[in-house]
Amino acid sequence: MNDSLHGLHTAQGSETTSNNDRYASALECLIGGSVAEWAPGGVSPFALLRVAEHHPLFHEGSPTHSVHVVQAGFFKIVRTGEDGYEHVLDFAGRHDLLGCDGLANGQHPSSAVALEESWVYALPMAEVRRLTQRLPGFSAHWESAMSAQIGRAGDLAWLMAAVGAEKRTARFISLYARRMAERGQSSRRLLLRMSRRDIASHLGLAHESVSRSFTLLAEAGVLLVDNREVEIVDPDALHRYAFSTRGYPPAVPRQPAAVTGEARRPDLRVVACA
Amino acid sequence: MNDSLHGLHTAQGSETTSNNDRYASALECLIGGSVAEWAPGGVSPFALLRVAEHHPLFHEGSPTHSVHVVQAGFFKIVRTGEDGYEHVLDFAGRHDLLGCDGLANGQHPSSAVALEESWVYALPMAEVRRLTQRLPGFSAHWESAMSAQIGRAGDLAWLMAAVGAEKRTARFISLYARRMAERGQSSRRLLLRMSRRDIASHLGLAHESVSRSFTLLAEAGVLLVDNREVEIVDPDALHRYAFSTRGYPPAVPRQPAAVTGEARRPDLRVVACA
DNA sequence: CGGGCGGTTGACTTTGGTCAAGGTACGTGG
DNA sequence: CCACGTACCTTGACCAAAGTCAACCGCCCG
Repeated sequence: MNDSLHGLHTAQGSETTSNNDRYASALECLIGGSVAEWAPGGVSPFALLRVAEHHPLFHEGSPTHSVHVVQAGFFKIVRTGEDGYEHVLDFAGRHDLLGCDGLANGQHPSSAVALEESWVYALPMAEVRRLTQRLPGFSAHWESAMSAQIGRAGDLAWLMAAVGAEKRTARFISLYARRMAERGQSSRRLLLRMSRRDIASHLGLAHESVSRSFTLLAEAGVLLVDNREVEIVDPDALHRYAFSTRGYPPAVPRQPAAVTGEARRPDLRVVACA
Repeated sequence: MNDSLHGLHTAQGSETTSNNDRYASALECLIGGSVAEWAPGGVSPFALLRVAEHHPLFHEGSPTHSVHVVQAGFFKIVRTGEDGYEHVLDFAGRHDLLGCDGLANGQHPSSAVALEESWVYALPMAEVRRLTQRLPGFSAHWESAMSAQIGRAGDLAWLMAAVGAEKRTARFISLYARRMAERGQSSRRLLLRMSRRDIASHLGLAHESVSRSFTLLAEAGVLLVDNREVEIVDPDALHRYAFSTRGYPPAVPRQPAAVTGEARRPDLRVVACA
């Protein structure tokens, strides 16, 4: 069973630089152009930082000076409750934005901890604002990035909405695979960079339940699981696991004349222009 | 038990306009200035729309032209799974932003349904961008608003992270009260605008469980519950319910020399400037 | 070689989802 | 004005799912 997983790590490593790399760095990917084009003298004001494994990039409660974009490595986003229980809100890898929350009130509501040696660009908000003024296309890029962060909330909700432990786990794997694909990595052979405990916290389960779910999905022929190496052998079955939920009434008491899009609708009436 | 709740509705109604209303409209609150000051001739390009009870402001999958800000009324944000199961992601009231997700890929990943007759301002993104260029202080306001939306994700995660049904319910009430307070309404006497079913969907529980939780919290002397009218009689107890989670090891294998803030740290090293 | 951590598995217990029934409030139509 | 239907909420009984406790294994690192 494990034979087919040999060399997974190195295979992924080589894939990392293959796709989605029209721009050399995560920074350029975010900006939407090469550094040479826009930066004065080809030197950007954005520093590249190294974060050692298991170390925080920033802490809950610390003041927000900058937003960060991951160049390489992997993080977990964690929020610690008053009682010391820590909940994993999200994971972030290459090209993901860190610390966008906390822009509102000036301090981070969550911590970012490196799960492996990582490199990130620090984007001081003052610089970001300057960029917004100077680079015409940047605003849209930036909005899009922020909006994508909001979309992550939906992903989390979707994860937690699943009823069974196996379904949640299936959704997690499914989502993880999708994100890997977005980064140009294999979406069939995955290397989970986080512990079962972290996954469990993220999914709102006991870590034993996560473990059981993995073995269950493996026995069902959906996955091959060898510790943190996972191969999706039956994507359709995984999809079926992930998307099934117990039945609910069609719910929306949608009026017969309900209209899609933004066509003219009687239930939505312009009253005034402030 | 119900005597103390008489007249709750009207009491809240009068409170609505008391606080947090330095600006006449939600629009001005978002902009951070009065319409007269910045709009040409005091006429803004933002339309005020009326949405009838139980009707959608926008539908899942519909294209995103605008973002909306709630002037009055109440919405639920809903995402419908492939299988037709609908999950309530969030609720939104006065001054809240709607439809910020979907900026990334140009279509709404969720629907917004009015729980009562509501009024919202429609902000076409093109106008928002123009505003960003023109009004100097607006960028920061806008970022802040977007960031706050991201923060909501954390709130949701926090809700779902609770283990017991009563705890989740307690967190929901606690959060609801906080948001009411932010709008200048009473944070002790609440009028829930959504059905038990909606709450249950939001919390990932069966609606029976929500019902049981309410009666349990009422029996414990924490709440007074009369259908959708809720009074928090013992805020401390509610807080205790809301913030307790089963014990977890302190978790963070925080290195002895871990530092708060952004002081100089050996584990975080500047490598280069792209 | 040994200790600790991460992962897996088993046995037991509690939680909460499901099914079912009953109650109340509201709106509609006779 | 009253009868009826419906939607929403509550409560009870039952059972499956998952949390807890505990033991065991393999691996890495000292």
